[in-house]
Amino acid sequence: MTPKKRTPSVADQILEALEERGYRATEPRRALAALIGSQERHFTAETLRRELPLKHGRATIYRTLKLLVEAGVLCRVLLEDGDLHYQLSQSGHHHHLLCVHCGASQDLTGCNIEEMLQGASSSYDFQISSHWLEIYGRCRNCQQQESLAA
Amino acid sequence: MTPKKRTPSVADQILEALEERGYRATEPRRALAALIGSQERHFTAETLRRELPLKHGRATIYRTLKLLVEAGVLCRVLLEDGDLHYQLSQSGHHHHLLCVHCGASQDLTGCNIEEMLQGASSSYDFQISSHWLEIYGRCRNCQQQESLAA
DNA sequence: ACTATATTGATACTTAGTCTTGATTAAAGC
DNA sequence: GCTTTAATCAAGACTAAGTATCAATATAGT
Repeated sequence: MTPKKRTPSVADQILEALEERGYRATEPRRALAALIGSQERHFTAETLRRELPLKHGRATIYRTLKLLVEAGVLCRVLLEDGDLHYQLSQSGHHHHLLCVHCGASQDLTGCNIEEMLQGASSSYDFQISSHWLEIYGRCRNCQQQESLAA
Repeated sequence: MTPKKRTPSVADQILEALEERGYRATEPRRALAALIGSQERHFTAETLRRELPLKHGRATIYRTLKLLVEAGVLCRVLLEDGDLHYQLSQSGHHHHLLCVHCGASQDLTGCNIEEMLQGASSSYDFQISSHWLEIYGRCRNCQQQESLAA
């Protein structure tokens, strides 16, 4: 039933990314990779810890998450209330359209924000090196549900 | 020596903003307002607490900061390392050009980011309600100093 | 299977912030 | 100026998120 070799699971991809960088594939990391692969939405470190079947040390989870962010596998997502979440990161630099109602996250790629910012800030002689942008609002589904309920 | 009535001090403006909203001008709030007025850069709640001449309760400081953010007197600043700071907020909606070297913060106003975002996200049927943007880089002074040092 | 070393987990600690409660205090009227 | 009383405060217990230390263990490569 499970495909033989194609489309490696997300968990496998995560472990591969770590091994490429010289990190070992340990049991806690395998467990975490599997759990991350099963997440539907962005999640917190503590959520993972609670959902982990075997109890691993808190530090292990935070350490692994940090590695995965550095490896580009995960990206951080700042919620409107200031909560820091994580989610899988496919592309390189991108931003998130975060639905404040259902929590869904949609990547926003290919926007020319960097150029625009550079133009706007050049008058201050400011040399941009990076930026952080989160966008909050309503996704299509939640808009529809609300117009129906009204 | 001190001017009679013009240019009310920042501290006074802060207290006024609170009173306009029906809050009392208490001793802890006066102390906090004075301290905020004397800050050169963005600051954290804990910094204020340490610098406060008389020791006030921690909760008082957090409560007051929250009030001031709601009143629009202060705005939150997210540093590149994830640290949350506060600083005086003159205008309404704006963004910060944060120097990662010296910590200076320059407001970036009048950028048409909202429009641009709306255009970019409309293809996802996403209805934007708010956004959070911080911009990191080097201010003019730090650029100059570095080119001299090189 | 052996061994050097990366990694872990337990625990203590830190930082940031909230909650509760009884005690104070500022503002407004007398 | 004094009194009232609702707003506010201080203290300390508590929570949550994350880090540091370090002895014990698991892993990868031989």
